Amino acid sequence: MAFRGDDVNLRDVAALAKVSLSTASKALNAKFDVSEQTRGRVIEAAETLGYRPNMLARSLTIRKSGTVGVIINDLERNFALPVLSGVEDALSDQNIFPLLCDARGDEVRERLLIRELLARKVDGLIFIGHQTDKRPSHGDSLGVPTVYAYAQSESETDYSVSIDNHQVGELATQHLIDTGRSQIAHISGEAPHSASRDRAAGFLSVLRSNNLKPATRPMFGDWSEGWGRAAVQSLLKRDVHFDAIFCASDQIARGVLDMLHHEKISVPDTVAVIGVDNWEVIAANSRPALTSIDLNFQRLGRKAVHQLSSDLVQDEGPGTVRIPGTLVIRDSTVVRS
Amino acid sequence: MAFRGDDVNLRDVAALAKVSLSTASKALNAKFDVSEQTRGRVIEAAETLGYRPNMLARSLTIRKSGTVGVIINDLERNFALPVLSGVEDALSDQNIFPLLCDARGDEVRERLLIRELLARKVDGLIFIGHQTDKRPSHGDSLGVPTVYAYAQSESETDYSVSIDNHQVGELATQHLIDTGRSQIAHISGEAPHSASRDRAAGFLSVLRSNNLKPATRPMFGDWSEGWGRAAVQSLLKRDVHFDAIFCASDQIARGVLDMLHHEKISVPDTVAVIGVDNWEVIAANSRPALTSIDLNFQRLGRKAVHQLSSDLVQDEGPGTVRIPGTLVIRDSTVVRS
DNA sequence: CTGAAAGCGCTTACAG
DNA sequence: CTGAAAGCGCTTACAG
Repeated sequence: MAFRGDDVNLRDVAALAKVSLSTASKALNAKFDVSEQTRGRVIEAAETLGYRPNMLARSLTIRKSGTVGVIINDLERNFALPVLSGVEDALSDQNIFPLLCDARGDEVRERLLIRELLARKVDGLIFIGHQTDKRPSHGDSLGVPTVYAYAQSESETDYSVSIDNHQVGELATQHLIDTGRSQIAHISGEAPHSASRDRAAGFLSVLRSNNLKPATRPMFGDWSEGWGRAAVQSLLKRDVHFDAIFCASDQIARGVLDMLHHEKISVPDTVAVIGVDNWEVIAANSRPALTSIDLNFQRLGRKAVHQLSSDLVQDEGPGTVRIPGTLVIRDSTVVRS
Repeated sequence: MAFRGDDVNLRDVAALAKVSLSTASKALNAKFDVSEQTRGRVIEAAETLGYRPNMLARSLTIRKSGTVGVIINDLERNFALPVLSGVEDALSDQNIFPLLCDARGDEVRERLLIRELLARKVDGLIFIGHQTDKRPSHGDSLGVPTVYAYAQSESETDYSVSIDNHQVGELATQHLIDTGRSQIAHISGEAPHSASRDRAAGFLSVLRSNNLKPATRPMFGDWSEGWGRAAVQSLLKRDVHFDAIFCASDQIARGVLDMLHHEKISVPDTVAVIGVDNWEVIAANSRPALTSIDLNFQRLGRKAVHQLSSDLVQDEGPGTVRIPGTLVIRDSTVVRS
C-alpha cells in the first residue's frame, strides 16, 4: 500500500550497499569525498529500495527545516492571492515550502501563530497584509529572517516589500497625457489609505511637470463601483470639464464607465478612463475593456522571498522595497484599430 | 535578539527543575503520571526559561508532523481561495499547518511535489482542483490519508469533496418558481463541464416536478459576460417568451443584466435573473444586485479536512461528498421593500 | 576514502 | 512516582 520506500531508511540503504551509515550519508550528499565506485553502489541501493530521506530527521540535524511561515492577514481577500502565489513560486525554486496560516486580522492570534511556526523551526517568516499602510513591527525578537509584504512594517529596520503607489499615480496620469488628454480628473479611494494619498500625489506631480492642472481636486471616497458612479455624477453636476478620469481602482473605474455610458458620454472618444489593479474579472469584462495599472503582486511576493535571504546575497539593507506598477492598455483610453 | 527560549531545550528545563529528562517530558505532556509537585516545578522551570518544544524532534519520535500537504492546481484562480481558506481554518483547529504548493496543472510537477511533501512527513494530502470535473486518482499508494477537493477523484475508492451541482440547479430554479415565474430560460456555461450539465439537469428536473416547461432548451456557451449578453440577444431574436433567466454563473448573469438593461427590459419586474457563485465583486456590484447561489467553498474546504481524518471518527466510507449550495437573495429576483 | 561515535531534541517502554 | 536507556533517522567532526 505504502509508497515504495516509505519505510526504508538510510540504514537499509547502507546495509544493501555494504557500507557504513556515515558513508551512505556522504555518498548521497554529493559534497563529500567518496570513491566513485561506492557512491555508485549506494545510489543504486537507494534506488532499488526507493529510498527517500526523512526531511524531519535531516532538519533536526542540520537545523534548517526547508519551510517558511507565511502569515496572511486575511486569506479571504482576493488581493492576497497573487502575492501568495508569488511567494510560493519563489520558494519552490529553493525547494522550500510555505507553512500557511491566517491571522484573521487578530494580533493575538498572529503572535500565537508565530510561536507555533517557530516551534516548527521555520527558516523564515513572511507577513502578508491586505493594504499598503504600515503595520506594527514584531521587532527583531523573532530569531529568524522576517519580511513584511504588501503592508509594510512601521519600522525601517525591518524588511518590507510594498507597492510604489506614487509611481502608479504617475504612470496612469502620464499615459493619459501621452494619449492626448489634458483635463484629467482623479477619483480616488478612501482618504486615510496611503494607497489613495500616494496615487493622488503621483497624479498631481505628473500634471505639474507637464504644466497641467487637474480638472478638479482629487476626489476621495471609497473603493467601490458605487463611489465611481457618484463621483461622475458630482463631476457632471458641478460642470467640471474633463476629457479623462484616472480612477484609483478598477472597481471605481467600472462604476465610472457605467455612469458615463448611462450619460451617453463616449469612452474613450470623449473621455478616457484608466483604473488600477488590472483585476481581470473587472477590467477585461467592462465595456469598453478597461485600461489599468497592474500592481505586479506576483513579483511582489517573489521579491519578499528574495528579501528573506538578503543576508546571504549582496544586501541592500533593511527598509521598504517598492514594486512599480505596469501599464496594461485596453480600450478605455485609446481607440484600437 | 532571539526569542526568549529559542535555544533552550528540555534538558535545560529538567536541569532547572532538578528532575530527569524523561520526567520533565512527562510532566509537560500531561497524560503521564507525575506528582503534582514535580509537575508544578517543571512547568515553572519551563516558563521561566521560556521553553518551547522543538516540534521537529517531537515529530520525529511520535511520527506525526502536524502538517498536511495542500496541492493546489492553480493558485492564481480565485476559486481556489475560499476552499483553501476553509482548509486552513479546519486545520488550524487541530493545530495543524498546511504545507502549500501549486502544481500549476502539471501532473509531473504534482508527482514531484507529492514526493517532497511525503519526505517532509505530512500527515495527509489534500488536492484542490479548479473545477468540478473528475481528475485522475493517485490510487492508494501515497501512504497517507488523501482527499480530493472541488475536483473529485475519478476513483470511487478515494475520498472526494465537491459541489452538488444538481442541487444548485434545483435550488435556483425553485427560487424562481417560488417567486412566481413560470417561463424560465437557462443560460449555462461550457457544455463539457459537469458543472454545466448537472446544473442544467437540476433545472429541468425541478421544472418537470412543477409541471413546467423551459422557455427554451438550456443554452451552452462559456462562463463569460460576453456569452451572457449574446445569449440574451439570441433569446430576443428568436422571440422566446421568458420571465426569468437562470444563469450558470455570476459572470454570465452580469452579461445578461447588462443586455437586459440595454434592451430596456426591467429586472426583476419583467424578468428575474439569478446567478451562481455569489461572487461578491460581481453579484453585489451589478445593478440590480444579483441574487445568486453561494457554493459554500469554505465549507467544502473544511469538509475536506474532516474527511482526512474520517478513519478516526465514524466513517461514511470513501466516495464523493457533495456540498449543497445556498440561496443568497438580492434584488434581481424579488422586489424588496 | 571509510567508519565508529556523538549528537540534533524529543518520547516511551521498562525497571525500580 | 521517577529515571536510565534506547530510539526516531539523519549528519558531521574525528580517527584511521
